[in-house]
Amino acid sequence: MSKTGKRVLIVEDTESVRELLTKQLKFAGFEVGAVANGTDAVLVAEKSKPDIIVLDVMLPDHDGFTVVKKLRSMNLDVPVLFLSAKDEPENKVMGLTVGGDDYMTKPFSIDELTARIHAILRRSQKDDAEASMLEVGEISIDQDAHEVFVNGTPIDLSPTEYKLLRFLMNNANRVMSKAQILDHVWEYDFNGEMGIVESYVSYLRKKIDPLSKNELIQTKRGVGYMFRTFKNDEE
Amino acid sequence: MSKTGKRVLIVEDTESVRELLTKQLKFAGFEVGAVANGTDAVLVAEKSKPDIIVLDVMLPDHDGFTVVKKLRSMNLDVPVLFLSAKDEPENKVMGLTVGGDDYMTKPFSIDELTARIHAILRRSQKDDAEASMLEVGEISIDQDAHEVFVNGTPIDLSPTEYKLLRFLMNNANRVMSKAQILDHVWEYDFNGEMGIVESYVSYLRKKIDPLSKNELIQTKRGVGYMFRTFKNDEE
DNA sequence: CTACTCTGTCAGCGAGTTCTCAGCCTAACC
DNA sequence: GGTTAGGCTGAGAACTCGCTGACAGAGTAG
Repeated sequence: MSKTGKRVLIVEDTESVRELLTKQLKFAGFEVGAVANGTDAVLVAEKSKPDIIVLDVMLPDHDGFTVVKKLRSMNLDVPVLFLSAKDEPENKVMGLTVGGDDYMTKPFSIDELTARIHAILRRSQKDDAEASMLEVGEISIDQDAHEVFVNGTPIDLSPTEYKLLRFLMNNANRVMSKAQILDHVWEYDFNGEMGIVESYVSYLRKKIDPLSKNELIQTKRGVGYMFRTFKNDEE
Repeated sequence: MSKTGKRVLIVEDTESVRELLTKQLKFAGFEVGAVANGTDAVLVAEKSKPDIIVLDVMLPDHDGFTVVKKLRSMNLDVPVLFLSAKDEPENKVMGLTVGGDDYMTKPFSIDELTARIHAILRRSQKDDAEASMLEVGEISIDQDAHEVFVNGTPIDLSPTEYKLLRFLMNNANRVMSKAQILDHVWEYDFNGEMGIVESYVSYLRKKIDPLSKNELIQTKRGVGYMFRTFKNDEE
């Protein structure tokens, strides 16, 4: 994940979620501001002119509609990534994602959030050199099309398999513990066993290995998993 | 082990463990502060602004979650290394290793703790002069990938073999007694015989010697073992 | 409603790892 | 050269960890 230095404004009233996002996005290389309500959101956005806003649609004072309308009326056409709880009525959200906007339901995985932000920035800032292709060794991922190729052959992945593979590729040649994988790839309120990581690695390998020359996902016993690149990788 | 002068705050209620960590980390070149509960942790962290916090997730007053939340809400985004007992439910720990954070289960080895702290500092401080490569003589260790090379040829080590070799290399050209090795490389509650060090040195030599020109791990009879570098070492 | 996909749990297997021990080897000191 | 304490190593028992197939439940499409 590249250090873009782009500025993100987080608008989220739940403290724990707000802080989770702040920490993660700072670590991912963004300059991060965070506020807890719609009024502050408009004020801060006006002053700091962020490159993107991550906006909870259910806020104590205004809802997402109101905040966005205010912003637009002030001639700020910053792209917005809306967050909404799964049980909120969908019509709250309908019609919001105009232009470069996007939305996702809570709870989500942190890695997914980062990926979406990058995708939005990629689309809204054409000058920007950031590629939508993630290519590591024998595997390439078209992040716009959500398609995965092993040595040019497309393979079919479930959503979780896709996120896991993307995470490992983004951290290629670095061992990731099961705890780290769980924290980044699974939804932040996931409450299950780490064994699920093993299961999904197994699923992934079953789809990848028949098409690859090397064992791309390596197990480091007692430590974690690693996506490995090899010296003589050409495609 | 380089003397970075970085500041570590230890938060751990068990006195014996707290003192062990304090002593070892001071010796490893850190400036160390130590407190026994979450309330003090927040107070001290605010004042002393440590570079990293080592935090037991099970504390008498608050749990790790609460402490971290308090810290974040005070705009301290210091990285955290969480400690948890092996028998604690795993979901206590889930969602913690965001950003540059990490966690490890008790009991652990001191050397492993130090290595993790260095790894976290390496990643979260981008100005970062510290390399993830540990190279001594004919052997190099890629600490991110957990991979070991003897004159460029990769060798496969078990976790304990890896920790032992890293410890000896970090203390190259200095004799380490079996007692010292046990104290640093094995988990702090290890209760067995020193003979195990001999066994593991034997395992290591069997894997290393066929690929090296010199006898890298030397026995100092009656004293201990030493990882030796030689004048005409190149690479 | 049915069929299908996807997620998450689990149990059993097998391989890798840890640790101990006994017998052998060797360095060092006489 | 003999003695001895310390070190080396192969064998093996006990254990741990990761892999995988089976399956149940949720969700979704037809």
